[in-house]
Amino acid sequence: MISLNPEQRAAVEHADGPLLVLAGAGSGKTRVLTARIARLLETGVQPHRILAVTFTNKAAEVMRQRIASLVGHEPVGLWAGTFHSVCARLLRLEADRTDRTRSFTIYDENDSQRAVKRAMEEVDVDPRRWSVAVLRARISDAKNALVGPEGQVVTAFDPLSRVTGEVYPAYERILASCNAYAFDDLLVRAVRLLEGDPHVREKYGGRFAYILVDEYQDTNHAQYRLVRVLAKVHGNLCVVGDDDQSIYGWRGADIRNILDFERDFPGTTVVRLEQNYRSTGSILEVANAIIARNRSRVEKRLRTDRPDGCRVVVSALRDERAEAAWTIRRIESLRDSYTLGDVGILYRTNAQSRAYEDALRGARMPYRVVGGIRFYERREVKDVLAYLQLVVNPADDMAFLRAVSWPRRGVGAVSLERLAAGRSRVAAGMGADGSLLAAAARADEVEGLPVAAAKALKTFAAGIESLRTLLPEAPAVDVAEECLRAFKLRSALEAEEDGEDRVDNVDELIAGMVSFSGEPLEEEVGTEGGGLELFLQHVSLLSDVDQYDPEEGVVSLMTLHNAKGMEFPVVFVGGVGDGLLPLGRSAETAEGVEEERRLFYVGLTRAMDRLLVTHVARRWRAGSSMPCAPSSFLEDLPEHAVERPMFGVAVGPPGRRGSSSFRSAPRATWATAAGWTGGLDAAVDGGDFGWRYDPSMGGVDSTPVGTDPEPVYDYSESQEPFELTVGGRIAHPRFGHGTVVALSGDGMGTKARIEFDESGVKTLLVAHAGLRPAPG
DNA sequence: GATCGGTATTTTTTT
DNA sequence: AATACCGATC
Repeated sequence: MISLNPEQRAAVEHADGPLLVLAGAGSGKTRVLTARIARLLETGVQPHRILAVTFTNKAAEVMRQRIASLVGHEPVGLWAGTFHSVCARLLRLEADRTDRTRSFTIYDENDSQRAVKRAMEEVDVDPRRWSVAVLRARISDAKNALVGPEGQVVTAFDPLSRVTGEVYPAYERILASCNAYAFDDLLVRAVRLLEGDPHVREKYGGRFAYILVDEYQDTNHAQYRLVRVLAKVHGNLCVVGDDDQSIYGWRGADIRNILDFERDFPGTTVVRLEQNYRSTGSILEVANAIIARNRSRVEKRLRTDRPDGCRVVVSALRDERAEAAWTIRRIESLRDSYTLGDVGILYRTNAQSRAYEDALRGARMPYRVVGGIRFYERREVKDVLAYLQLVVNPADDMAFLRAVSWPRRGVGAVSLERLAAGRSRVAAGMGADGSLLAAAARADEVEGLPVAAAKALKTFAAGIESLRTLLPEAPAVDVAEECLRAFKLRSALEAEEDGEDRVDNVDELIAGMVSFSGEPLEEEVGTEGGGLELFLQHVSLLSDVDQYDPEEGVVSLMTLHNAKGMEFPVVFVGGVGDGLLPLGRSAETAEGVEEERRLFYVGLTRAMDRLLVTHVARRWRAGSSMPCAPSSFLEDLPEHAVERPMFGVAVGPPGRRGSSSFRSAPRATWATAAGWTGGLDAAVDGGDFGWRYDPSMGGVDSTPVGTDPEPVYDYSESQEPFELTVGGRIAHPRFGHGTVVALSGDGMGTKARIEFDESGVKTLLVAHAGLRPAPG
């Protein structure tokens, strides 16, 4: 059994009735959740009577594993996943009671936006006057608040709302006709199903005797309603969260969900976990000081038994390149005590990763960026997925348009326009559905279509149709491989720029398919389509964090948002400057600033031993360099827990008041520093803003990083516990055994050319290929 | 119908 | 700086 402190034990052993666990950062809440589920199982609760909602799929997976090791067997039948994946499963299982089939497609933001655009065309809303992105976001907000299309028009006072009210219903029609759900729809439709259909409500409400929700402070209204309706029957709802870590207000998360929990669920037992097991005293002191400045919060103070440890380092650098270079030198100096996998670099916006990446690459230090462009959003991956989606869900027009347009087959925008215009007629004549694919199959009946285009469309449709015949029998991988073959997709990719990389990515997609086993859930055994539809729905809901492997042994880079729930012995928080943290737009309202402060707090509390915060004097944004004052958040640092290293010495222009130094700046200096920005601006106009770095003081100069050949890290060693050498024998999850014939590139870009015993020669990205030493 | 090149627009964070 | 979208040309 896990060892627990009294509060944790109380949460774990709490019997029935609502339970609110207010769990501060690093207070062992995952431990509590896991232990609680394990205990429920040990007391004889059947796994399928439990629903655990986590914030990421990864967290669900980890939880499942830990439970398995605690109770000694797989918790078969336990539902564990994100709100979105749980809802998707519900909608799949109960598809008969919805207007979609179980093979529905899940549209990502991109697909949704394209659907919104089509909706706008339908109802004649000028896309030049109204931003598609804004309208999509508006509708998304409405959905997360459970406001349907009809709810918009009624409250339409301002023009934007009125336009939204026009577009929303058309958008809904398009989604329905494509047999697709947007992300938000998964929540909306699941709630509607549970609240509106007594049969479904009783089935699942009755089934889930115990419901546990992690990160409850980040639930939105739809999620709250989902939890409420499900927990109604048994009332055994356990939520875990921390109002200080609520960072998703911008996507509808309502902090009141957690603040009002006791009122919403009478008879709630409250457990507070304020003992932090993660961070040193200094780190916690700094984090506490920062978050204490928020006005709207439940008063609490995390404590730790750990010694104070090193002071928190706060450093001012010239620009983001210097910041990145400084960060790398710090990592190097910490290498005696820590491995690269111990290091996390956190920042506010994805764009900030770039400077770090350049520097890391230059230093040959292996790293991994979590977030940014997701793997499944890469163009070539999406293209291949579009084919598969179309095979599984022939009504999916977005997939059709994407697949039919790549590779080029002589069907352009005009022909597709004609096809769309002619489809209802074709459909009416045939009794077929109104999908573009169905129309394409009868393209010769569409008026005004060039003969060549019609022929190409028919061939395409026939190709998809023949893949469909494989569905009931063939495993997902076989369908995919046959698809690649039938449409010659691999060679189409090879012909493109970066073709090799793209092929590698597609190979990785296939490999992922092989290792995907679906969830061991009895309801879904015997699923048609060889699991392809499950796989597609699964990857639609995967985030980059889900792919993150903490064992990889490389430096991790991610946004503060993505860092939620993680911890690192060494944490760098970069770009802590005005306009970035708090971020410009968010800083316009008091609530916005408070959320940004919570975000900063989340970042600070990820650190176990060492915390280093940096900010820069100038930052590139939208193509030009802008002065950047230290973040106002830095004014609240308790100086005795902080160390300001002696470099990044600012030397203002002669005669200016801004000749202050950051060197061991006492608190008062920060006021000066803020005022000094004015001096900086003035100096910039003069063409020289007067920063000087003295390398002898350990300072960072602006020499391009990477010209220095030392030090070199062996990427293969740090990533995997074996060495990749030319001539070595390896095993690949999909291609089987093979011999390495060449290695090229470095860092994340390391590629291995491998001659496989059965599948021939392939070039793979080592970082993604999942290679292992061949047994024996 | 496809390709090229220009211009406009964009940067918040993500399931 | 980078991308997306649009229009003109082949």
